[in-house]
Amino acid sequence: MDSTKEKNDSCKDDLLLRMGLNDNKAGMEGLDKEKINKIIMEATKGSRFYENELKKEKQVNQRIENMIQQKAQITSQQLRKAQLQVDRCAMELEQSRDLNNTIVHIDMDAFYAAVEMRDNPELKDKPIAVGSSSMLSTSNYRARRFGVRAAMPGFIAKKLCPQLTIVPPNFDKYRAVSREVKEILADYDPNFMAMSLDEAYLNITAHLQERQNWPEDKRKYFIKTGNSLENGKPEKELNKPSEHERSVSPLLFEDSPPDLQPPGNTSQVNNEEQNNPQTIQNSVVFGTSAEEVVKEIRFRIEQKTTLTASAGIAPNTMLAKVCSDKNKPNGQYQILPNRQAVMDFIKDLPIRKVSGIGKVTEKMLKALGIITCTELYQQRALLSLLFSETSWRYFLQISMGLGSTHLTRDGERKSMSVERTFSEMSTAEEQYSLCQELCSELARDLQKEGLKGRTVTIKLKNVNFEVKTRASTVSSVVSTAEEIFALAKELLRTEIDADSPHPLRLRLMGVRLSSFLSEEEVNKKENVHHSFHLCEDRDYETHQKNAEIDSEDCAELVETIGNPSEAESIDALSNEHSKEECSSLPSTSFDIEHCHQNSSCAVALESEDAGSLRRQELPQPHLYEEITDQVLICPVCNLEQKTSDLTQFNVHVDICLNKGIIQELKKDKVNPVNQFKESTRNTGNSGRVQKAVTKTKRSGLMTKYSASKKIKPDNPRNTLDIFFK
DNA sequence: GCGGATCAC
DNA sequence: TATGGTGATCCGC
Repeated sequence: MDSTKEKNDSCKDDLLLRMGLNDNKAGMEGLDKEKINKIIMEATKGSRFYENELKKEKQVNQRIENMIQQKAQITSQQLRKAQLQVDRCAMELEQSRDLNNTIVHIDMDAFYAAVEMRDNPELKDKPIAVGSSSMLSTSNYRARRFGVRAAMPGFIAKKLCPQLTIVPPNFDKYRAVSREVKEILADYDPNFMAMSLDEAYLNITAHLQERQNWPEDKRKYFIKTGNSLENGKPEKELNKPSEHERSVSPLLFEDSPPDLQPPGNTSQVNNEEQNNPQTIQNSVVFGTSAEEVVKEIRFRIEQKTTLTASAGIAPNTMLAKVCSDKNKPNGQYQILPNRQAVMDFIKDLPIRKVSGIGKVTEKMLKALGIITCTELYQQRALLSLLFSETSWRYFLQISMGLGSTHLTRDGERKSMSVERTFSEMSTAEEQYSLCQELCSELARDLQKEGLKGRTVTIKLKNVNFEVKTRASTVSSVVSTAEEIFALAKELLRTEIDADSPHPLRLRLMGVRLSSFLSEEEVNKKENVHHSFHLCEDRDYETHQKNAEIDSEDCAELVETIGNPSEAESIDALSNEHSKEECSSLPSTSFDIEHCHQNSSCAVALESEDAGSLRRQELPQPHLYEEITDQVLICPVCNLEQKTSDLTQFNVHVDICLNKGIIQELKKDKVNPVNQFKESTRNTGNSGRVQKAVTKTKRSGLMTKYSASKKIKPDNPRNTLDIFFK
């Protein structure tokens, strides 16, 4: 999209600014700035959204106030010292200044809107925007005159410009066009870095080198005539030779800067091709300079897609990005690779233009009297005392016109998420259900990339636009919808319970997975974990009928992987089944010897006899209703419990860990409580972990952790897995 | 590791 | 009637 940062500096109202107002060139059509502000204000005032914006603004003001206070306490002594330190740093930066790379930033003009206009001639002469009544992605230049901009809700845009046509986005189409553009870009830098569908950085240093020896032939491109361009200019116009070399794209940008030389224009052809008049008709040759290369790129993009792009050329990415904005749309700008040119360019550059300086940072720095890069440099010592190290170093680099000189290949992704906005949702049932849906979607996306992670985060936004995130990290990896939901559900439950009896009034919910592990790590993890299965499922009805069943019968070492002999052994793990609450059942305890971290042990609390019994006697929900009427019996421990949900009942499991094993776990940075919480997640197909784990008692060398789980009687897989590592 | 914030697109 | 979704990073706990 076009930069949303092209906001004016003389802002009276930050909120209006944030909503995308811009200087409005007084033209025949459109609205002036004042009118735009007024209309937006009328539409937004009093809304929950607006109230929240005010709240956030107050917080920022508070931050600024704190900063000013801090500033007041700085002594000249401190400042002098800081100055020395910062200047030493600046000197080092200066010495590392690298002007040897040629970085190009390419930015498609009003991309989505331009694609829609290209493909639908009816839209060509109208103000349009792509998006929906609730949010616009981009607008064309005609609509911008009315103050209609990206990130503005469509219904407000309509008030600004009633004639506005809002086109729903066609992302598949944009992706296809983007691919065409990227094919061209790859010719100049196979390692170019795409920032989005419509933006990319290229390092053309190597291409330039190579190009110096290229014959004209390799820099020659034939001009496609308008005949093949479905929605181009009228044919007669296109066929005029004088028009040939001009833009072949539809007239998207009537306010295109006049000084701009369209790619492949006559003068350029003359420069390069004076002795070859034949080529003037239908082909164009580009030179060997960076500027020519970028003209060639833009020319090829336009030829191929009928869309225009803007570009910036500079010795680093930070400058290139700013440059591409300079002659937008359909223009380019270069900062020559010498220090003076960079400094001249930087001198009066408003810091807000720099990628990374957003609305809040701008406001904070403005409070210190800093608006331009020069001022940013002048205040470097002060900034080093008021901001974090990373921040002031970043500021210093910007103020010196420095930036990345090489394009780092984007590394592996660090998180994946889904989130959705909806009309108010207040019932827990709906919320859980939506949460589950989001988890499924996320799991599907994760599977596409084969990712597994350890941290699940939920995001909630209430109807007042207040956002909350809650995260839970486990030591194993999760990836399936069920695994993610088990954790997300608990996080959601905690939030619902916290506000109970008031419902959460939500307008957005999201689920994210992070702390990804590489494939090898995942394998290691999955093989390594000690898995203690406590399978209360298959025998619970037996237990219920016969609480006297010998625990030895249902204790079974199911699985042992790895080599126990080379084990650094875990002293013991004792499992008791709710000794206190369920005194009717003898405690179950295991001593696992030689159980190495690299091995996997699974202990099943299971009766083989019960396995054969269970099918015939599966209790039906209605049975419980009859038997208990609001009171259910835990089938394992016989504990009576009240519940309103008669299709489910709780099973309690307590685990006692001795000091040795806890130390082992801590050594591996495993929090037993978290681990237990994770372990008790649902592994059955409809069971529910009812309660988070609580550390209940510390007695002697043992620490007891308890969990309980809701189990549906008809669930064939009601297992409770507890595993460490 | 968590949660709030900021930023880009 | 109505103000997005995804990913990254940083800071202060």
